[in-house]
Amino acid sequence: MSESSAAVRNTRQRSAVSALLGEMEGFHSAQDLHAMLRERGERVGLTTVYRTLQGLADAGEIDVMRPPGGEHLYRRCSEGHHHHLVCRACGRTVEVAGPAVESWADRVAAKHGYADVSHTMEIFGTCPACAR
Amino acid sequence: MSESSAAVRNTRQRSAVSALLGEMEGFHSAQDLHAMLRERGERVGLTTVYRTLQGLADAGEIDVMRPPGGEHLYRRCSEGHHHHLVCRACGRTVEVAGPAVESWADRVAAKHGYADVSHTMEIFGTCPACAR
DNA sequence: TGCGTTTTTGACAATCATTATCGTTGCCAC
DNA sequence: GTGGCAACGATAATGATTGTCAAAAACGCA
Repeated sequence: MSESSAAVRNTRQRSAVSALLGEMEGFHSAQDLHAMLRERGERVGLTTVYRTLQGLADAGEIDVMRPPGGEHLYRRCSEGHHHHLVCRACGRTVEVAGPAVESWADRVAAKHGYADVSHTMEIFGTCPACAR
Repeated sequence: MSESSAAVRNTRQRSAVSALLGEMEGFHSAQDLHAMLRERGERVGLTTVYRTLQGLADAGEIDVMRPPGGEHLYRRCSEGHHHHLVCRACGRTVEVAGPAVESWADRVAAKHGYADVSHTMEIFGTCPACAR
């Protein structure tokens, strides 16, 4: 019951998933990542990929996006809290920071007495390349 | 093949779903609504409930929320664009308007050349009643 | 009002991402 | 080296959502 044990073991699979995410650009689904790992010759179970991604997401090391009508997408993100501007057509993603939005959300929540506030935001549009 | 026909027919089922949404508070899943209709004695197929909800959502008459790890929730909302502040514990929902957020999203998207912009935002927290 | 056309309906099956299960494996501490 | 315990992974289960297609209902028009 000691709270000092990290209880996160350093396994080959976890490293593989983490490393793959480090090299990838953009968002990918769990099944995507699993397929890529197999192509590389890394033998990792699909279940483990899901578990690892959840763990990384909980730890805040990766970001999860739920596009309308699709599966969960995971991505290694830059530090800190930010949001995404995603192209509807090609999926190209831009990270955007909005301090004003953060504080607005906190303020609104506080006004209604809500505590322990978090929020999600996605902006969708058509990127310049796809608009043509 | 005339493209001029509005092609939206006024059926008993559509009215039933719409009326039910008009009386409900808060968000409900498609399956929820389907069950309520059955209890009322309205005979409406689950497929039709899904289709009707999608149609209403497309028309902007109702709002869709995708809570993390759950099913789609539908709700008749007040006019205009707004967002939701949802209690993690009890689901109590407050509608919040954030003109500043709207314009921020549009501005950010425009800066990156994205067109035809839309966005989604949900704020999660613990409401006063549940915080105690 | 009656008729034909076209949409809508609805029961059921299919899909498919995600989660649970549970015996086995391998990491880590001692 | 060894034991305990968390992680793994193949498979099955879950469950919401979507597709299918014949039958029924609604609308427009004469």
